[in-house]
Amino acid sequence: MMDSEARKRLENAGWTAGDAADFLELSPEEARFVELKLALAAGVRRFREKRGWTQAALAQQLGSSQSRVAKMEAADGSVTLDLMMRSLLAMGIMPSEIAKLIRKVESHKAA
Amino acid sequence: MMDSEARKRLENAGWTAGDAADFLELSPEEARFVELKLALAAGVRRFREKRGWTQAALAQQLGSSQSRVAKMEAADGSVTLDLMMRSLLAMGIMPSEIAKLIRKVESHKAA
DNA sequence: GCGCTCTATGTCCAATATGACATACAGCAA
DNA sequence: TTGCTGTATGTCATATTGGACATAGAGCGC
Repeated sequence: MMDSEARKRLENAGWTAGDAADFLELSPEEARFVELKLALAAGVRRFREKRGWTQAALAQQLGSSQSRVAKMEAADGSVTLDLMMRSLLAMGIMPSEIAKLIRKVESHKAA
Repeated sequence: MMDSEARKRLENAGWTAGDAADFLELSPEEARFVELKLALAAGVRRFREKRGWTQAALAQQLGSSQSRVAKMEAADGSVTLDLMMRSLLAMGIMPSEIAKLIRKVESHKAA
C-alpha cells in the first residue's frame, strides 16, 4: 500500500549519486523506475550537448527555466518523466530514439 | 494505423488546454507526447487484461485507486506518464516491452 | 585578480496530479 | 426484475510538481 510510495519519497531525497543498481532496498519495479529516470535524464543531457544547446536554451524551448533543466538532468526527485519526455521531444528526438534509451534500462540489474 | 481511434480517444479525454480537442492543431512535439500517452495507456490496459486483473487489483498493487486506473487507461489529461510507467512496471513489464510500445509512436500526419 | 558564461542548488507559491470517495453505467446470471 | 462485478466519470482536500528567482560554483579568457 503506502510502502512503495513512502520509500519512493525517501529515495527521492538522495538518489543523485552513482548507479541506480546500488539501491538495495528497492523492489525491482522501483529500481527500474529509478533507472528509467536516470536513463532519460542522461539522454536529455546527451542530446542537448550534442546539439550545442545550453540548459537555458532548452528551458526556453520548453517554456521552463534553467534550474528545472539542471534538476532534470540531475534526475532530481522533483522532476517527472513527463518533463523529461517533453524535453526529448522538444529537441526533436523521435520516439524510436527514446525507445532505445528505455530498452537499455533492463540490462544491468544484479548488485 | 490507429490514427482515427487515437484521435477519438484523444477527444474523449478532453486533451487540449482550451477548446475542443483537435489533434491537428498540436505541434509535432505536443502531438507525439499525446500519442506517447495514448500508447502507454493502451499498453496498461492490454497487459492488465492479459493478466486477468481488474482495475481495482492493479490500483491496489500501485497504492492507487480504481478510478485513477480508469482515467489512466482512458489517457485522461490528469494522469502523468510517471503513473503509467509505474503501472507497467508494477505488472512486471520489462523496459524492453515498454520500449516497444514507445517505438510504435512514430510520426503521424503533419499539419 | 576580474568578468563572463554555463551549471548546480535551494527556496518560494501557484499550478497540477493524487488517492479517496460517490455514483452512474454496462454486462451478466439467477 | 434484482444483485453482483467491473468500469467510467466527476468532485474534492491534500500532496507534489511547476517555473521563477537568487545565489553559488566551475571553467575560461583576459
